[in-house]
Amino acid sequence: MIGEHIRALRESNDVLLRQLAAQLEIDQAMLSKMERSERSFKREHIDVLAKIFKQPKKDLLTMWLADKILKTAKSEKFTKEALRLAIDNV
Amino acid sequence: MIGEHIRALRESNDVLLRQLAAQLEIDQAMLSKMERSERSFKREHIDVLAKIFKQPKKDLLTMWLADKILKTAKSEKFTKEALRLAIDNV
DNA sequence: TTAAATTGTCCAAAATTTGTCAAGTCTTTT
DNA sequence: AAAAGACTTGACAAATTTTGGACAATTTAA
Repeated sequence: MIGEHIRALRESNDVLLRQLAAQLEIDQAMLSKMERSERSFKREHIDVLAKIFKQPKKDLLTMWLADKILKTAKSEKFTKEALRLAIDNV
Repeated sequence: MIGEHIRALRESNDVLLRQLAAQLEIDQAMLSKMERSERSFKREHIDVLAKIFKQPKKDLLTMWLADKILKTAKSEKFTKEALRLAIDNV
């Protein structure tokens, strides 16, 4: 989710994987995986990305967190119910 | 959340920490912490607890998962937004 | 006082996450 | 056809985090 979004931003700005990876100070193989949701972005990456692509930090952060949440929740049954219950208890 | 619930069940059934801990095969100090949400129940504990207290497994499991979710989400900003977004992407 | 529960701390084991690399595909150039 | 550029893949080691459990010392309440 955040991955696809970053990829879209990167491509529409004609930035190469290798270039963005350099800005994030990570290996390009890693970024490739991150964009395809095989690995996760770090919290700090989000700030950098928001700056680079001039996106509202809130949006990226929300997506990033939603991914994180789904990762922990999705392996279990009753995910939706649990998410709803979680919202009620924030 | 699941902790308080288990505690309520335990007390209303007049079961001692030490007794329930024995049934779960864990240290009583650990169960004490679990009921106060200082530690987490294991997934397997939920099945045992549902049996012991004759509760629908689904309810306990949902609470347990909601706790797990909140644990990963609650440290960040925009938790609610992220939870909503997560629901939309299940 | 005794029983019940809580607290604090430490440790080991397990699980997750990270990084790196070499090799692989695919597409475009020359 | 060969080369070059962009990206992907898988495997593996290293690092970090999370977790669980033990136990002693306290606190709380009957």
